[in-house]
Amino acid sequence: MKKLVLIDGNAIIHRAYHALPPLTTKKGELVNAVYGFSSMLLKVIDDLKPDYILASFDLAGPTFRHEEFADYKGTRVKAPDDLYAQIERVKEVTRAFNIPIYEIAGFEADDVIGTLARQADEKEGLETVIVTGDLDTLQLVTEKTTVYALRRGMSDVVIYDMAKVRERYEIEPNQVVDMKGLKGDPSDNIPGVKGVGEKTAITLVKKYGTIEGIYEHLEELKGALKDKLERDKMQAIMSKHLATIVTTVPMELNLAEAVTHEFDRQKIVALFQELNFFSMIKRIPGQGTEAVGEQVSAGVKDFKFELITKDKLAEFIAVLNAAEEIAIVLKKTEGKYFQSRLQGIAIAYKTGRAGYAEYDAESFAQLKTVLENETIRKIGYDLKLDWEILQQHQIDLKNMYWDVMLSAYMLNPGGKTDLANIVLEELGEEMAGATKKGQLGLAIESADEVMQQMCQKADYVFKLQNIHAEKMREIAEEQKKKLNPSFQKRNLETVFHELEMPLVKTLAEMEVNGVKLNTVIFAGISEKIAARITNLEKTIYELAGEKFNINSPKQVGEILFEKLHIPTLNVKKLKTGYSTASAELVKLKGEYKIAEKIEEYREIFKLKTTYLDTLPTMVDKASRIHTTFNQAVTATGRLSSSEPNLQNIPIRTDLGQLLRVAFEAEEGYRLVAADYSQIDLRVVAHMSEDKNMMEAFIQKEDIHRATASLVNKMPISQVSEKLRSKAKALNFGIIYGMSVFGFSASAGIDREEAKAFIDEYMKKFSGVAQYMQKTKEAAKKNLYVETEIGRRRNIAEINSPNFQVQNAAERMAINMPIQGLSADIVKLAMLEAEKLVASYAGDARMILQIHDELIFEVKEDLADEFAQKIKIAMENVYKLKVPLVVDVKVGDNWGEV
DNA sequence: GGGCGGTTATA
DNA sequence: GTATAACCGCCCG
Repeated sequence: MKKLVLIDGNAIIHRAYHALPPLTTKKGELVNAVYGFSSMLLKVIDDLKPDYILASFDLAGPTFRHEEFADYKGTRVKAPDDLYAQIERVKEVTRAFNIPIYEIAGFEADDVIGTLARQADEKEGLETVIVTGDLDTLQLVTEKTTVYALRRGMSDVVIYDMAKVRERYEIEPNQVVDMKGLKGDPSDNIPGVKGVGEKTAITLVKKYGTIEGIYEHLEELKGALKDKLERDKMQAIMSKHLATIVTTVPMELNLAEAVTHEFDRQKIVALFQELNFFSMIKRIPGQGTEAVGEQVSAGVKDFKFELITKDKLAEFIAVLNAAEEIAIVLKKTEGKYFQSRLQGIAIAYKTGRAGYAEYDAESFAQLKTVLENETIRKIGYDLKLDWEILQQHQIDLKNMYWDVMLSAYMLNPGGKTDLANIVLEELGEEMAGATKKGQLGLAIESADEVMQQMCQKADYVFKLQNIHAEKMREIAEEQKKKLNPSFQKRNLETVFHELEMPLVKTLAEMEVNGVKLNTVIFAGISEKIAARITNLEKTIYELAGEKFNINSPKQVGEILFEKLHIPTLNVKKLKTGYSTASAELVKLKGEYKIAEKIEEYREIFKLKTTYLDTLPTMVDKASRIHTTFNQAVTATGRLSSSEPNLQNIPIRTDLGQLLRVAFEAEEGYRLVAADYSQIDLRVVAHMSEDKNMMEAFIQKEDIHRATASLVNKMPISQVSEKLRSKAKALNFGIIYGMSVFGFSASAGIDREEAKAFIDEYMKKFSGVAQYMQKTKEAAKKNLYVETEIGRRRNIAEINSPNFQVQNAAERMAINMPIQGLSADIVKLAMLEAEKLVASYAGDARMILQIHDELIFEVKEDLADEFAQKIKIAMENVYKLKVPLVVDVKVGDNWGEV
């Protein structure tokens, strides 16, 4: 049977416009909908191989439905102009493919399609496929007519035939209009019966067949449902009428002109070039497909997304060995390196060329020569994880040249970095088989599908590297021009190549090293705490006069402020009621015993659930915990740690100190902790070149004390603890972008006093004030800020008309170059530390980074010597205008260091 | 089960 | 006022 494809142009355009990011050509023309449409068209031609193809579009102006129902589509906002502009482009593409366009005034594209589908079905006996993004067309499904529906943006396709409609809605296709007549359609402003949703509608239609059938048997129904149906009878009938696609539009299907033509390839290539759809050109069917873009050298086999079976392996490896760079993507099960199971590997060696090999010890033993080949550059996504997994299979992945997760991060730190998103943003393509979080692997994939998807991924990674490289190059060139070359030696590119990429292996080793936890100590503390929690619960219930859930802020608030009528004068108000956070409870502490009990309960409950009960479940056979250091998460350049987070192990309270004792050095080893003293403020002094602040550091004064002395105009010796603590809050305020509000809150003083302090601070540290001002101005002009070594953060909202949003952006702009340079320095230090550690050949290892602190595990007789060496190395890793000072400590556990 | 608000641990 | 991760309760589908 011959096949006809009917394209519902408008539905596709709308879906593409909303689903795809705003892709523009180099000239600035928005073409995302054109891209989506073109991509869909190529896919349909490839997938369905139609004998005939035609498209329909809406014409501007009212249709018969508007005449019959004034409010039809009344809730629609007019589509934006930049969508309208794309319709003509889409038609250009359609014409370039020699596809006839059917449209007629007074009817919608749906109606045209309905009419043509009926004609194709009844008169011509064709198999018809309707391509759309709009499920209204399901009513047209018959034995010979199916609907090819785009879902989830543009990525998914569902083909609806009779069986699929029945499966999805439990009704016949021709009953879809009855269902819609009942439930209505807000997007078209079709009212339906108020109070009847899809569920009820389906039940009714199943029972009575049609809307008319329901009203014939209305007496059989009762209660609210009957009332609703009675009340909205006219609406229901009209809604069905509106939802019904007309199949008798006065037009004739002309099959002769709809034959899938031999189109003019050059014309389409030219158009795609004009539209900048470069990656799509090779998807155009017809002769010459293979020749576009790349030259295939004679004699050597090419692998175009192929399964590399054992008999092909040697040849594949030969091809890889001839490549300068390859992109690798492992297929593996979910989880950390030691939980994950290796299933296969896809390797791309040039655009469009990749092979996939299933896991098998023998095959990987052969691939090992490629993966460990120092001269072949490896490109990948999240290479840290790949390195770890391969290492478990005795493969040492060498020359990790480019991680596209990290390049995406460098180009937009804090943005989305999962592969599917990068592919969408950079290539405008929806990645197939992107496993969403929590999604069950219900789709059973064939071996061929797995191979295709994996090769596709490797191909994407390969292409992304080129795109990112170009973008990074552009930024780096700009940085080189703008910055003072005598001082600035780095830029985005060098930070990527010389800092972030080398750090991948360093972090991987740290994760694999892990840190030893004494679970017996934890169990002991946990037990004691459990008893204390029970006691506190009892006391709190007594004080409250009833039992309630202390872990529910809502219930705590009700008890405190409603039942016990504690005055709420000073208490912060939240969306949901009064805050019961510790900062608020402290205010009530003296007067209300229950407040301090709840505070204590919260503290130890948190410690128990987050650390004491959780961490022991995560140890390996050697009683070591392996965190993940996330390298592409923070907006400032810091690392983060997760599963578990070992960067927030308690320290401030006594109980916190106790917890740290359980983090031990292995038998025969000691822990060495090296932390940068006041690194953020030293960076501020350096960046601002503020005279007073630099002087304080050069004179090795206590910086907070020195600050208090200057602001309060008194000698250092006269500074009280209280004044020092206020000065400390002030200094933190500088790092955080300072607001009167924030400072007053953290220092616990009123706004007026806070403002006076800040004013005096800005006078005394005028260099700092100037620096803050300059940073803000630069951010407003550039829409980004940078650290001194060229790490960049985009600050899009810095010119927001919303005052609060703008202020928040300003604070981020001030903070990032400070927090960011500190992070840069620590990362540089980690690379140095890695070298030092390597020279100890197993007698020393780096195990943790906590932002300004590095922790090592060193053979006991070497620990002191190591401590001295690491101190010197860290202090000299980056030259500031004030000294960098590192404090080192040696101990048997983390509580001691 | 997912998402969000509130809270709290760290630098 | 910066930057994070993780827990609990609670509401929603």
